[in-house]
Amino acid sequence: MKKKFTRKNSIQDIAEVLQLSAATISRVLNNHPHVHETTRSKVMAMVEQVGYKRNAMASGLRTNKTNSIGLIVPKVSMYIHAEIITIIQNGLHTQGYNLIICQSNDSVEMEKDLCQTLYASRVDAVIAASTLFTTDFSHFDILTDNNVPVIFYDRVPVDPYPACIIRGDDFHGAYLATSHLIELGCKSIAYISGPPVSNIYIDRLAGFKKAMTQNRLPIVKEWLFYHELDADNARKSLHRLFESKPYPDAIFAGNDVTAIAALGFAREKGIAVPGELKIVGYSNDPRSSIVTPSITTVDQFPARIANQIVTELLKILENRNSDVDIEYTQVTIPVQLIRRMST
Amino acid sequence: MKKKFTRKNSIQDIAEVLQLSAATISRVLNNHPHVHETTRSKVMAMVEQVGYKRNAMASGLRTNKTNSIGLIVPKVSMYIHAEIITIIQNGLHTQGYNLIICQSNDSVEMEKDLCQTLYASRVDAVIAASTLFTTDFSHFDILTDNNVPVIFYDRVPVDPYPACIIRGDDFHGAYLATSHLIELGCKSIAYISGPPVSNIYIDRLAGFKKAMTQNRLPIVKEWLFYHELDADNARKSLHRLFESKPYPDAIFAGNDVTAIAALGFAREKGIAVPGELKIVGYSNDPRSSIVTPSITTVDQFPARIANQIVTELLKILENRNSDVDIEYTQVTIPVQLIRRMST
DNA sequence: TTTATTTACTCAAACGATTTCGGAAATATT
DNA sequence: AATATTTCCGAAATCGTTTGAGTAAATAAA
Repeated sequence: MKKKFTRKNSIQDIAEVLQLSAATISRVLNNHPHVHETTRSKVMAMVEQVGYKRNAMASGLRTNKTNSIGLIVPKVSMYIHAEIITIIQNGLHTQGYNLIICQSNDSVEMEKDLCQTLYASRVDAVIAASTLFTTDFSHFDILTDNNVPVIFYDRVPVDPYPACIIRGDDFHGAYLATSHLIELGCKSIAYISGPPVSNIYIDRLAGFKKAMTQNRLPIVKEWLFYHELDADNARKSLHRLFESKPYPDAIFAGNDVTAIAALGFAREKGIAVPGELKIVGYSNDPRSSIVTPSITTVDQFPARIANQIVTELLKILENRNSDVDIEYTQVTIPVQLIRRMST
Repeated sequence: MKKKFTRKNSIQDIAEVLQLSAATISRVLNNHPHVHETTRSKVMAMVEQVGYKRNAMASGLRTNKTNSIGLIVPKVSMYIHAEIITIIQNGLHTQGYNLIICQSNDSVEMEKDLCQTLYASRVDAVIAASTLFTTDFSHFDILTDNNVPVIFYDRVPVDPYPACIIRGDDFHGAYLATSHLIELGCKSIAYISGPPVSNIYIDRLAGFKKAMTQNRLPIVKEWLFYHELDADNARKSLHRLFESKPYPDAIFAGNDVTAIAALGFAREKGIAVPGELKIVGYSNDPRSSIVTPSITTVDQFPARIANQIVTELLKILENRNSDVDIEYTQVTIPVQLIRRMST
C-alpha cells in the first residue's frame, strides 16, 4: 500500500501549502527578481522538502525550449562517435543542456524515425552523423523547416544543405595514407573501403586515387572493394583479393576494423606483415594499437571535432532568437598519419 | 527571408483549415472510433500535406505518458553496453517506444543529474547500469518514489532496492575462470579487478576466492589489485606485480582491457604467454580475440541480458495502470568460459 | 408518429509551468 | 500631506493535446 505517495509534484501543490500563487513559485524557481527574500527561502525550503522537480513537458510547452539536444549516430560503439559523445555531453552539460543520444544503427529507416521523434520532442537542436547509406537527406527537412538547427559531422550531406557541417579531411587522410605506402615502395595497392556514397568514402577514394595517379601507379579495378566495413565483409574481400596471384603488396583499408581483419587474414595465410604486405587503416581506433603488428592509421582527432561541434552549437543557440541570420558554417578538421609497425 | 515558414504545426491550425474542431483531429490521429470515414481521410490528407507532427510535450503533459524510456549507462563504448543498447532500442522501437540513451561516464554526480533530468522529462521507465562507484542508490529514489519503474542491469544495487534487477552471474564467471587456471596447473594467481564496491566486482572477487580456497591455494594480498579497469591503471599494477620475484604464473583480470594490457606488458618484458604466464579476461569483448595470443575470457551473453530487459520492461509497462502489484523480478543470466590461446 | 439508439461531431476543461498585466502595499519624492 | 515610485505578489491567459460531457442529426425500434 505504499502506492499512495504524497502527490506534491506540481508548482500548484507547493503554492497551496504555502498559501502563495503558482506564479510566485515559478518566479522563485527561475530566479526572477522582485520576490521577497523571505518568501524565496520559504519556497526553496518547501521545494527541497517535497523533492519537487520541474515538469519539463509543461515548461517546454510554455517556453518553447527544451534545453535538450538530440544526437544521432550510426553506432555508439564506433570509436570516433563514442569519443565525440563523451565530449559533447560534458560540454553541453556545463551549459545546462542535456544530450539525447540516439543510434540509427546505420539504418536509413531508423534515422528517419529518429528525426521525427526528435522533432516531436522539440529538441532545441540536432547533431547528426548520418547513415552510410543516406544520400537523400530530406528526412532532416522536418527539423530545418521548423527552425531546429542541425549540425552534421563526419558523415555529412554531399549536396548543399541548410545545416552546419563539421568534417574530417578524409581526402587528405587517404592521400597521406596512400602516399605513405608508395613512399615505402609499394606499387600494387588494394583499396578496401565503404561504398562511395557517403562523403567520407567518396573523399577517401578520391584521395587514394589522387596519390596513385600522381605517382603514375595503376588503379586496378579488381583491387577496389566497396562494402560495409565489418570483419565479415572484409574477409570476403580478402579472400577474393588473394584468390590468385599477383598479390598486392599493400592494403589501404577504410577503417581499422578492416585493417585488423586484413592482419588476421595475412597471419592465417602466412603472409608477412609488413614484409610482404603493408597495411594502413583509418580512424586511429585504439584497437589498431593493440594488435601485432600495430597498425598504421589516420587520426581524425575526434576531440577536436567534438569541441568544434560544441562551439558552433552554443553559438547557434545563443543567436537563437536574435535576428542574426544563421550562418551554415563548414569546418574541416585536419588529420594526421600515425605510423606504426604494419608499414 | 525563408524564415517565414507556414506555421501549420498545431492541431488547431489543421482544424481551422478544415473547418473542424481540434478534438476531431486528435481523434483521427489517435484512431478513435466514431469519426466518419470521409473526415478521417480528409484530415489525414491535410496532416500529410502540411507535414504535421504531434507535439510530444503537449501530448505527454495531457496523457502523462511519453512513450520514451531512459537508459543510463556508464560508457556507451563499453562492449556489453553497446550490445545491449542496440538490442533494447530495436526491441522498444517495434513497440512504439523510443530510447533516450544517457552516459554517466562513470561519474556519480552525472548519474544523479541524469536521474533528475529523466524524471523531469517524465520518461515512462528507466533502465540503468550504475557507475562503478555508486554504492548509495538513493538518487534513483526520485524515480521509484514517483512511480517510474526502474530496471537495473549488470551493475545493480547491492542492498534491497525497489527495482527489477537483471545481472550476469559474476560469481560463477570468476569461479569458472579461476578454476580453469588452477586446472591448468597455476598455483600463484594474481587478481586485477575493479574496486569491490560495485556488485560485479564484489561477486567476481568472491568467485575468485572461492576457487582458490577450494583448491587450497593461498590468496596473496600483494597480488590483489582494485582500481578502475583502464589500460593505464592496469600497467601500474603490472609494474608493481613484476617488481620482484616470485612472479605469478597467471593473472585473472576483471575485464578484457586489463587482460590485453597484461598481454602487452608480458610481451615487453619477454614473458611468454601462455608459457610462463596465463591470462584470463572478462566480458568476451571482441578485442580479446584480435590480439595475439587471443585471450581466454568469460562471455556474459549481453544479448540475453538485453532481451530479458525488454521482456521485463514491456511486462511492467503493460501492467502500468492496472492494480497488479509491481513485482521486482531478479534474474541472473548464466555465463560461459571462452577458452583461447592465452591459457 | 413517437421514442430510443447510434453516429459524428463540438465545447470546454484539463495537464503544469510561464508570463503579462495590474493591484496593493511599502517606500520615496515633492 | 499628497503624489510618485518601487517592491511584491496574484489573476488569468497561454502553450498544444486529450477527453468527458453534451448536442444535433440520422437511423432504428416501438
